[in-house]
Amino acid sequence: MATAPGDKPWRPVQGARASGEIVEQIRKAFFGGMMPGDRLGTESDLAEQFGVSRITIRDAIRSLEAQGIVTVRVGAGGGLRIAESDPDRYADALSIQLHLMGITWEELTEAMRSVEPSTAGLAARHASGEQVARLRGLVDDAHAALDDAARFTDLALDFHLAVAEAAGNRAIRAFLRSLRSAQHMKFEENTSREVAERVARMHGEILDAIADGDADLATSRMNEHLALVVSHPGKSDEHLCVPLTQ
Amino acid sequence: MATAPGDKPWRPVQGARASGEIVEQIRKAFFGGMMPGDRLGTESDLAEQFGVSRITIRDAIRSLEAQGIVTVRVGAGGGLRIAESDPDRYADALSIQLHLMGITWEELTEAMRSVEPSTAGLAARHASGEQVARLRGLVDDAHAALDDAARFTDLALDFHLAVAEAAGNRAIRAFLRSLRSAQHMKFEENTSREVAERVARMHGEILDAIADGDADLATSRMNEHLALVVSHPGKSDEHLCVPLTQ
DNA sequence: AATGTCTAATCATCATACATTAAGGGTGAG
DNA sequence: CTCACCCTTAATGTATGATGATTAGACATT
Repeated sequence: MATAPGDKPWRPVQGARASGEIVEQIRKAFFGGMMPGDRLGTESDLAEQFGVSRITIRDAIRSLEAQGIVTVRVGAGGGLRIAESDPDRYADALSIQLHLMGITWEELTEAMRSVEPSTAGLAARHASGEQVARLRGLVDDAHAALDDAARFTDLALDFHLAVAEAAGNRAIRAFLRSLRSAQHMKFEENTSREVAERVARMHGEILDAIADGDADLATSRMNEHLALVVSHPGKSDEHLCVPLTQ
Repeated sequence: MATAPGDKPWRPVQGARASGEIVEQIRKAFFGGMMPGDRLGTESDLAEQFGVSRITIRDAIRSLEAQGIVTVRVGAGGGLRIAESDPDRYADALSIQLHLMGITWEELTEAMRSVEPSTAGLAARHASGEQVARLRGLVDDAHAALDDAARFTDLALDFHLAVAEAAGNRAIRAFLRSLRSAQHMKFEENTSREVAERVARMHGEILDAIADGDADLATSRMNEHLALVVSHPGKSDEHLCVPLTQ
């Protein structure tokens, strides 16, 4: 990679931890082609192979586990395995960073307006009948929850996420999923019955376009919808993130 | 969140590890409002407060550290602190998940086509003079590297990332940054001198639109650019991800 | 065929000890 | 007075050994 602006000429030799070295080696092996389910041996095996104590290996394992690379199972036949993929873990990593950096309302809504319209277009092309049915269910439920702000907000955000799911693109879905924790609290506090009715109606129209397979219409309707939704500005310098419910 | 279809009535009782419990408690405190730099005490402090041994605390710490929530410093006055934000760590989390799920060429290019055009539009509105200068530098360098496929690819991808940076939205930037590792290998192998010339020219035109502050033009030019770029299909069922260079 | 039981493998946790690192203060030379 | 150096001290990093808890699989029982 070419040097980006602001990159330091060298990064501090911070690690020098044996466990960090082990993490790096296993990460390399992982990206070198290991796949979910592959076994990596037991704590003792690895301790012996790397020539360190079990404590050090455990440190490395906890780190790899938190990164979502390996899973650990106890008992006979247990040990380390390459993990199955878990999109929510990635979404979680983003909420942590969003909290640390203190994402603003403006950044959040810009991101939504950048991604979601074209996502609706993809959904119109790719959505399965089952996914359309799920969308319809969410819209119907939302109509029935117009007076319950918290529940309505949940359902409305679920609708947006379901659109991302219907788009059939896991990278996009993961990104939108990761914005969810930041969205929730801000949108709930702006939800009145009037707003809820309009949101529910627009969601229905977006759904119709998706069900018809009309990508352009779905895109433009989602675009209009977001233009209205984000016109209720939140406080821009406040931290918005809460932990994802697990 | 409302119950998604396919959710099991109850999820398997996993872990029940003491260290996991500690991780959860500290995560809650973190999202409850702790900010970078806040001290959390020492290993021994925490071991006493949670009523567990140092080993258990260390397991929890390694996990929190890998999640990017805390940093650890040794020596007098050391201990746990809430970490500074590090967007690259998040990008890294995504590349792990992309590798595990085996993202396809189609998903990758769809994601780019969904996000980057509007990102170029944001850049046209928000880019500082310094950021425009950086973009121009990258375009010039790319013109000088038309025959060096690897270097040209680096510079071209840096251009796209610099556009995201100029857009001034850290959420979008983090997302595009995280796609980078998947992009690199696929684009390099399709780069001929002919393709490189066209890419460099289009980058220059996108830059001009950004420099002029013409958001619509920047958006449409980026859109056209990507339409061409992704017309070189890679193998769709192959794993594309490699670890980010650190 | 389904259920209960034993056993070995393996991680989770604890206790203790020593090594290594870094911050801060004290000391002496210039 | 200032600077370089060393020493103390606080804290993590690593090692060793032991015990308890959990699991898979083989085997026995209903």
